[in-house]
Amino acid sequence: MENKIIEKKWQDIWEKEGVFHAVTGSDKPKYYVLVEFPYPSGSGLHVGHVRSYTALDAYSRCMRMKGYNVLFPMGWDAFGAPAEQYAIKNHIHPSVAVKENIQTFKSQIKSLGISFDWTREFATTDPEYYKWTQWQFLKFYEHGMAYKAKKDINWCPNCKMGLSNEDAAGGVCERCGTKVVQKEKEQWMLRMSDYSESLIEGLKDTHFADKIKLGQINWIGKSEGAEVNFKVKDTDEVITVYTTRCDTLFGATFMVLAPEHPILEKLSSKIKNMDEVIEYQKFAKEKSTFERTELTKEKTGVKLDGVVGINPVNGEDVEIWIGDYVMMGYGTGAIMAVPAHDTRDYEFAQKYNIPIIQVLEEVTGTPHENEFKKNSIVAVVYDPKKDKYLTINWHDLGGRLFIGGTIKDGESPLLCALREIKEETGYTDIKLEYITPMINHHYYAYNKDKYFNINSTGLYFTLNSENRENQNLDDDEKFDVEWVSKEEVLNEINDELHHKTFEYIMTPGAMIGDGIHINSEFLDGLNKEEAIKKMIEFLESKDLGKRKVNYRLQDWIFSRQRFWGEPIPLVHCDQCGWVPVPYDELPVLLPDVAEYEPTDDGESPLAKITSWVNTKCPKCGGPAKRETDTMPNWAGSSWYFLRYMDPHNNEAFASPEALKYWGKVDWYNGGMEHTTRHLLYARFWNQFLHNIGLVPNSEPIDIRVSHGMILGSNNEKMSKSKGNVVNPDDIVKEYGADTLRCYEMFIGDYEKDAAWSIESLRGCKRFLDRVERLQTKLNDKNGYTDEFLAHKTIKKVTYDLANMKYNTVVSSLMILTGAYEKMPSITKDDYRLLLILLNPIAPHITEELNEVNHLGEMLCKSNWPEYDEAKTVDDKITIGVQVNGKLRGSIEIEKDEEEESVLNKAKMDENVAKHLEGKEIIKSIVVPNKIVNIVVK
RNA sequence: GCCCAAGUGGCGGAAUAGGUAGACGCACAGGACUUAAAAUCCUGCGAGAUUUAAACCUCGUGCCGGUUCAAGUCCGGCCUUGGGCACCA
Repeated sequence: MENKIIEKKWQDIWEKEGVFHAVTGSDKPKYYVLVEFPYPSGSGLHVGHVRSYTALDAYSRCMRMKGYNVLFPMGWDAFGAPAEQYAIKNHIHPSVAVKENIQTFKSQIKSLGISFDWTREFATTDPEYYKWTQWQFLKFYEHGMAYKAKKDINWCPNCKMGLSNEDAAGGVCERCGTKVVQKEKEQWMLRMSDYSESLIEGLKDTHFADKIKLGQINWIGKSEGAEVNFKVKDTDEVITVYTTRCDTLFGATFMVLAPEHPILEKLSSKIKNMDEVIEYQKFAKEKSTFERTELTKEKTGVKLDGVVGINPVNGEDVEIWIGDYVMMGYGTGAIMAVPAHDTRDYEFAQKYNIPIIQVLEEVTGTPHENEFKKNSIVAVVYDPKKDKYLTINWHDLGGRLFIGGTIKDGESPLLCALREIKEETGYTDIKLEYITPMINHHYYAYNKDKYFNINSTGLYFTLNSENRENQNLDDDEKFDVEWVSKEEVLNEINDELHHKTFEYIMTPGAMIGDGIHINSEFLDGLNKEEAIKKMIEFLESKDLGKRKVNYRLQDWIFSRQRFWGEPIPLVHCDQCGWVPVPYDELPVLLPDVAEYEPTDDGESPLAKITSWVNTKCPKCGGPAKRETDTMPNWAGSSWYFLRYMDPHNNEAFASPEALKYWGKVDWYNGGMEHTTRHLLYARFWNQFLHNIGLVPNSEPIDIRVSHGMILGSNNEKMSKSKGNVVNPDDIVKEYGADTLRCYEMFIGDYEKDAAWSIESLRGCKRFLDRVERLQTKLNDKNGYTDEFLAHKTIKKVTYDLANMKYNTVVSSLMILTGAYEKMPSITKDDYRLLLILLNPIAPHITEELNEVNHLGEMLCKSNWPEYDEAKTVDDKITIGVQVNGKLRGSIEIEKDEEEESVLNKAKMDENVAKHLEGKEIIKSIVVPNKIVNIVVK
């Protein structure tokens, strides 16, 4: 069969008869299937597009046959930098290149036979479309959701463009890879952060995959904590910090402010080292956000000389520092630093010698009544020359331990440790390296028959020399002093306290975990959760702070200094300020010019076009200037799914009737790379439109799924430079669209990446050839030759198509084909069943075979086949028989055969009998229609 | 560092609710048809031991342990590889 001819033939028939047109208001149940619209790049359709389009096409075709009124639209996300770059280079209007690219894309998609409803096609760059994008922006503005603000923005010096945090992910410009710097600029912003909570809550009304929900939740970054007010000593100023660990407030020994914190200005007269502060501010500003976050190793900061904070819970002085590890954009731009219990604060305190106060102790051992309390030490001595640790082997009296001892009255842990080491081992020439946080340990002492609860401090020494004095031992102390390796320490020291102490020594730093509070007055003895609760109550009752929830999600920087985007429809008048362009004057069209370069100072290219910029104020009629910033690429794609519902409406972005009829997108497919940003923007946009009463649903999308990438045959991402790009046109030409579609469905798990393989593609070609050859085996009979096989396959294919298991749809149909091939002849119903089940995946060849063999109505207009559950299980079933869980044979049984009879058959199986011989049967398990397991002894 | 996902033959991958692991396809090998090739068809194909051969047996879903009559699937602890976030207080 000539692929090209039949593919064109059926594509024309479908188009002529309009079989894939969605009807707004139809009586049939509606179903809205959406696949992300592409950016029509110059390089044409990618085989990756083919994968997702085919998958959703198969699903849409199946749903139509099941009787749904399916909306399956396609359009073009055509604003964006590549078209603009092309325009700059060739001095032609971007819309020209865009039109050409759309033509290419469209004809490529059409050649695949995807059942899009092309009557609803549009591009985001159509003035009829972006009119409504502008209209909606004005709604944001009207409701106070859009504002202009001076922002330190991520600036790409190469593209000369402000970037959102999202666009500058990783500190480099997403588009060109140039390092992003900070630049202060007036930008239009959308108050997306106001929607943080509702964007989390709204997920409950969706059926997104868990990993997608999680991605969104993480991106929003909710954190629950408290704001605490620190007074600045001898002033009226207060510094508010945000913390999630207010339970550790008694351990706050200093504060750190972001370098750009506004209070520095107010305190400048008091700060004695203001020069140093200003210099540091400059230093911090020069670094991009990326560098600030990347250089995690070395913390920097400057102590404010002359100002001191007051810890609100104990009145103690706390030093105030500035440091660029604190970000102005999150929380209050100021933190309380608790070096004992925060890794970053710990590093900072270590570097600048700031006191560390432990307020939380890890607990080991089991508490008991009537415990005796004491303070003690565990000393670890390391000999770097031998790479060994000093231990005491108590043999039967307690195994191997480090040196331990009780701190005497008036003695410091260090003196105690030195004394104990000397007494028990005689070593004296040692150097203290590190003191661990205290551990709260419960234990029972056999020799004293007492329960103890001790505060134990770990001390870590290195041995300088073998110098050794005589040990000073009591009579009952019988042990050997032994040097052992790290491995022996880990294996042989079983005491929980000593083991934990060693762990602390191996990984020094802040104690992050839970435990009980110490040094914390009214929190002492409480664990983290209890203490946080109590501290917040305390702070709120004394008006020293309050409970506070923070989000990482920030407002959306909505301005781009580019030509090829929707103009922001506002006018600036010296008299009236910012004035919206009246709704009836929309769209504000992009002018037709030949220069598209942005200006060096970062203004949009539009700023140079004075004839366009200069206009009249809509309010007072005086001279005014248009806003020259344009919207980001994300704007048009934030609501396009609504436009498909009513794409040609000139009175509204979509009619209320259409919006109500189509409701949500039922099934939305896109790349994993869009599951946070695009999806979040679209949900935000829709929630806003819903809140102002313009769309019926708060959440726009019900199910969201994502597809894996198609990689090159070398398992790497396809790219021109790697020479592993496959052009779908070539495949369609050589093997046909059906083969390409079938192969991409068969390639593997739809959600996972998969590598291209031309051999596998040929395998699919062979499969379709086999299907075609079956027509020579047709007989005159009706009905299914093998009812069980037919019903089982219908069930499997129906289930798999609805669950994105396209690869097993194909394999089931391969099995069906194989079974037909083994039959002497097949009925018309047999053949038509195969064709209709295969139709969603290979629509052209199946329609053709259906027609030339006169099997019935056009497949895409037919009803999806039904199955009878009772007929999906064969009357005769082969099941396995296990003895002691090992497969020893298999038997054939009747469906739902009685347990006893099944068991008898099982025992009669020759090999099973052999394994039962001479053994006692303890238990027999018969799982109906599944398996038999006989347990013997 | 934190979060998420995944580890199954030579390869892509199957195994809907814990129940015969390796479906289906690719590659490979042998055979049929052919003057020949292509195409097509048939057979074999996880590893190992034994055997003339088959049957049969042992091992086997990243590693270690557990639950269970039964574990690729469930639980605990690791390892590796991808992906996301990253000084977020």
